[in-house]
Amino acid sequence: MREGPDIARIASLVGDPARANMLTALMGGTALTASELALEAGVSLPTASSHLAKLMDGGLLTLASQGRHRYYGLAGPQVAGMIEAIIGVAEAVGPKRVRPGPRDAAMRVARVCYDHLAGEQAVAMLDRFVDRKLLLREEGEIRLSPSAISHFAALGIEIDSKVRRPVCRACLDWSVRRSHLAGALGAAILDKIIAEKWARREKDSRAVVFSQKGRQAFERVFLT
Amino acid sequence: MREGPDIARIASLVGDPARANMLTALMGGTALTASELALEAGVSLPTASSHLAKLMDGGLLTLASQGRHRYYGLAGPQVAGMIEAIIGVAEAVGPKRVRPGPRDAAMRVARVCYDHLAGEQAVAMLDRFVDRKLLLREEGEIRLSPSAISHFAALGIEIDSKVRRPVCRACLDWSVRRSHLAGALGAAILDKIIAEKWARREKDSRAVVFSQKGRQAFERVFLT
DNA sequence: CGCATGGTTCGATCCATATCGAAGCATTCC
DNA sequence: GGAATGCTTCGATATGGATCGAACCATGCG
Repeated sequence: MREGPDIARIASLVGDPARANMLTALMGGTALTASELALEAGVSLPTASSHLAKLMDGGLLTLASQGRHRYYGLAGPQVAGMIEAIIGVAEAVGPKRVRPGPRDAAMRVARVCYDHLAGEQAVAMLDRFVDRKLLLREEGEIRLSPSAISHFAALGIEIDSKVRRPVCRACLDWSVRRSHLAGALGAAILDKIIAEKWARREKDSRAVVFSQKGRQAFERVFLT
Repeated sequence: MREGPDIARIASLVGDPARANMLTALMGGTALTASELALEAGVSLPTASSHLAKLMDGGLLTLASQGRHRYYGLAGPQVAGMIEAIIGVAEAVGPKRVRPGPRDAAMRVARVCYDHLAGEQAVAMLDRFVDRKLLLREEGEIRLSPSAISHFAALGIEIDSKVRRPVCRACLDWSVRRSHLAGALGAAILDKIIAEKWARREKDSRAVVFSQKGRQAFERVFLT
């Protein structure tokens, strides 16, 4: 018998198929309502409600009430990171898929990871930022260089360095085994990509597909 | 309903208290027998055996038979990483402990993480290696510099760069939120620390406590 | 105010699985 | 070979929890 943090409690919350589906859906980053999550998980509304109550009680979700709608979202980056880690093991351990389908290919190129961009595109972008000395890798974490604030401001991305959440965070990528950019800056960049309509979210998936022009614009702005 | 990797299956394996205790015990890095794990988990031998079969089936453990002993160990660094991530969330979400006890303090200073050293000591060591340009941080990963092989060889640590497992890996630390050194080199260094009797493993814990002399030796060799 | 919609609570059912005792294999030691 | 140790399998039990229908709140709209 050992004491310590109740890891079984947390893991068992993720360990039910219905709840796992809900959490996976929320990895898309947008908060969802109970009915949407019920549909996502393939269970009835009462069942979903009960699961959501458990997840809330376990501290894995946050709730934002807006009128008669109640939006559930992941409680934070740490929870998202844990789920990505579990996904990583499940991928590694699960049946080796012979050939990744088209959606999987799209997922590998670019996908949403909670609130920021992940996949090959995201990895390339982070590398480029470091090459251009906009970001500095330090002690396994990432920091803003002095020139970064004005640079990103010129692109319409205001970085509020006073924000409590770490501005940058190196988040391991489970398809490409390298880091991509999370944190407030990562989230802001994803926002811009969507706002500028450079890319759209694939329906019912975390995949992000760029349009022809969008890709060019993205590369011009972030990859040169 | 969504397809994809069976994350619920993996999480539910960790989600049982008995299995969670076993996995936590195995985070100590040494492979253990079924009876030892039964004791750790506080269940009978048949129950433990059943759990171990499930964990094996799920690909979370490896088994090494030696005579009539059968040693169970974590399947790999990825699994260890997942468990650390879950521990991290459980710590964050669980009851805020008012004051960390003495064992927790020791854990924060130095502990075993699967097969290498973690905690403040380990973080300091990695920083020092980078300062001395023995290791190079690149793309969120860590690589050996040319001078590293001879340097570590002089300390009695042979680095076989042909080994399939990544030589170095930046592994996030959940007490100190920074990287420490995992991988084959990290494992070799921990081996040396124990072999030289600079430190001993705390009984029934992942904590590693240095002796007076051991600490001095460690600092002389690795932190200067 | 009355109705519709989104969501939760309650109660009953039912299935999965954690548990242990006893028995069965396997390996080593004498 | 026989006894002892380490571990797994089998069988029976019991308990936790996932599930849904129906009834019950709450918010917004006309």
